[in-house]
Amino acid sequence: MSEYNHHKIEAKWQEYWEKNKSFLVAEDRNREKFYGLVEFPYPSGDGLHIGHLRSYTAMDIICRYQRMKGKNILYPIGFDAFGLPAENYAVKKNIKPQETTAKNIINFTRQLKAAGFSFDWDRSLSTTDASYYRWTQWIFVQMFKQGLAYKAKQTINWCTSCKIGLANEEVVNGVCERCGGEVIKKDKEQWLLQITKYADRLIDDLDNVDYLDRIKSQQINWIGRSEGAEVNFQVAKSDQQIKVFTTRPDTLFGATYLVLAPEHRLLEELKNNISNWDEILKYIGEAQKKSDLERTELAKDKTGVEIKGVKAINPVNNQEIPIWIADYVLISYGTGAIMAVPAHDQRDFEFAKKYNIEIKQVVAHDTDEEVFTGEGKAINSGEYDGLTTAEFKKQITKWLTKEKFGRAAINYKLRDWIFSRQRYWGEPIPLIYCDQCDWQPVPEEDLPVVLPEIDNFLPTEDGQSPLAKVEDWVHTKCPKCGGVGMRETDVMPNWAGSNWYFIRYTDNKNDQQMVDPKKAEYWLPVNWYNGGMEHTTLHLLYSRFVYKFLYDIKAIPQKCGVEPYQKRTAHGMILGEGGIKMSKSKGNVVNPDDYLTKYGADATRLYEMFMGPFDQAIAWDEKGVTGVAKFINKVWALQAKVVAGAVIDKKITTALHQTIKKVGDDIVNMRFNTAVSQMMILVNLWEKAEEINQDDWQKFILVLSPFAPHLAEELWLAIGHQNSLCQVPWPSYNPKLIIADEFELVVQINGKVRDKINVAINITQQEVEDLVKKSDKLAKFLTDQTIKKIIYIPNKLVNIVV
RNA sequence: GGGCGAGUGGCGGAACUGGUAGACGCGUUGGACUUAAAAUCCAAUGAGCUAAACACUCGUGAGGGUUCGAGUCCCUCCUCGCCCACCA
Repeated sequence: MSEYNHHKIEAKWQEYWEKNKSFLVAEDRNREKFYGLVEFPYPSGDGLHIGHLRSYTAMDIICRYQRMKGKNILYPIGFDAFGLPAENYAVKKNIKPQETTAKNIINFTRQLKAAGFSFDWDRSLSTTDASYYRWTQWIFVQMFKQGLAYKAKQTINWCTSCKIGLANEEVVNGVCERCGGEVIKKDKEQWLLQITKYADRLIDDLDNVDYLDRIKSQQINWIGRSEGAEVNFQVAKSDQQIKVFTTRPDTLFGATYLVLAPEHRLLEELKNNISNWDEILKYIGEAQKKSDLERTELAKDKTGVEIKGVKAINPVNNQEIPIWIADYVLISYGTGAIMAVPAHDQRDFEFAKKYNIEIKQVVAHDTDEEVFTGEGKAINSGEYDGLTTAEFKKQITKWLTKEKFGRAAINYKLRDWIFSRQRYWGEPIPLIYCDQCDWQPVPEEDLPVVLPEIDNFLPTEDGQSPLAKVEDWVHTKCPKCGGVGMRETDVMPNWAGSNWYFIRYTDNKNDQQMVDPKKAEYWLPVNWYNGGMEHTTLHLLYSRFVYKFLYDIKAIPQKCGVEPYQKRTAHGMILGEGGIKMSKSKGNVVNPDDYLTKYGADATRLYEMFMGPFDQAIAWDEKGVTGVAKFINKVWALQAKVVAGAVIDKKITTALHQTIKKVGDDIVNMRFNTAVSQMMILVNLWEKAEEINQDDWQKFILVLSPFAPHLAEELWLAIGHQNSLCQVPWPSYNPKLIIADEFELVVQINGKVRDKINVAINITQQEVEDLVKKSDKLAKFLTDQTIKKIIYIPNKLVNIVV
């Protein structure tokens, strides 16, 4: 037997699968479908990341397994190619993003094929193809028509380096998630999508899907639903009111001042009544200049200014209380104003202490602490004294509503989604502005609005999209009145294309509609979606929202259900050698090509599965790859021992059937590392055997095939099969054969292991006791002792208490 | 500060609903083959005590508890990782 040559054999089977379209799939109503999905890559110039390979291998194994279990498998791949990195790269190298993207997709495709994934390549797509983004634009138009897309002047996060507005989700620690640039607050007209309208459903529907708990809780926390009340405080000697949101309306009697965010609109209206307007103006200016980073850095020392000449009236006791302005109150949450209860809120307490504002206890508590944020019986609250927090909340909310001083209210941390970017490399927003008719959607038959190819795609200093300079593109007709129309020049964010790509895979060539409902009905929802934790509050949440919208307008058949993904799992990150994050600057980036070439796809796949628990972060270790490469060579060499009708050793039969069961179970539970080790155990046993029975061998090849498909195909061919094993059924195991007929009985005395005896299975307790009494080893522990108790665990151990 | 998770040999990690801790792999050591090396094969490999083996003792972040029996369950504490964070 010649040595295993992965170069030759892997290339051969990759060619075979491609030529025979082994993984081409179509709807088949007679077969149960299985839709396995992985996050499609962003085709960067660096090529595929080793982490992509891990996630894709895992889902490839699951899909290959399900295929062998008889299911009709959809396992697609595509490219998420719009976005800033391509554009930044294009700017740097002065090459059109169209060109770099096309080049990168070719490179990614080559790499993905070299890894031996069972993708149906006929369903591939790129978000940058006009035939695809036509429907991304179509979805936007539907949202616009339903009133979910709206333009508004917003205080937004502005990246000073990328020169674009960012969603909250894209600001990390006060800096831009993409480039690390400084983020400041800026007023800007932006298109927004009303994701907040779906906030409750995005929380509630999580009950009906199978997501990892940490994914669910992260989404719930991100949406950040909190229930409470809105309270209106009358401004004394004015017809103005200040609305605040609070989760503790029961502490209303302890509200000793109000605080407005510096950006609060009411300030301007009260201007004439404010005696220290200059001071206020100065504070507003300072707050505006601060970046998010500075604001949070200064979190410990709160600042503020009292608004002189204006007071608010606390509706529960008609007391006049001071109004302050402070940047610890955020304009973007709730109403942008709070009632401060320093006795029962940490932040209000710090502020009140610093500025000597009255602190009034209204919740009884035993602790010595000056601030008590827990629940308890009400005090100093007039007729409400003695009520529990929960009961007080109920009654006061009722009273507020009756007296028109407020109402029950729910607030979310989630904000509407800023959906425009002042850049070039994205889907043009398909809207036209007309002086007469305001904003009008581009008629559906005119979609797509093709992104014009231009030479100067640099972002502009004034924050306008580079498209604004393409005059013959901007100037158009109003679709409603036929008059002068101007195209929207902002483009969509990079999330737009990934919102719905999994829908398009089910019908990627349709030029009549987004998707054929019949096809969608067969394939959707996705059975299993694996991806990264970093997308939990971005892509995963966004795409659930967009899917729900499409469901509501019946673009998705009702039969598909309200959730796009039945199951969501997440892989752990692969770290560089030594356990630090891979990065170019540290020079510890692992290039998949090196491993695919040196060790082969099967070895790389096996290693990535064997290296550790799939859901945990783990450091790359080249030495580990040599271990699985040895395993492959061992398996290859074992062929020489295969004999048809060879005598089967009972121990090996047991191990084989255990392997069939364990590998199958482990695949479904994503416990790939133990699946690989179980196969190694079987192979180690065979190494010691004289001969291997061919039927057994055949079963093993099938079990191995999802992990190391090239090797398995070649072995399959070698024992005389003509066709690929991709569609061959997964072998079944015999539950009776899994149990060995002998076992090692562990004898414990007072819980300590004192002896191990080989005995036949299903031995009775009486027989065990007799055996124990006869044992010489145990004699010294048992003589002169009275046996108090004997605990026997069948087929495992016996514990004698003396 | 809040949420989630994790601490097991030299290393990555196994251990089902409490039942032999350290599977499998890496590394290391010794041996075989070789002129030599690589590759391959064989053996050993938690610590202590032993010349060695048997035996024994100790061992899953620390301390307590429940149990015949705890890596696993309960309480207290420590450390680390990730996500969020002035969210009213």
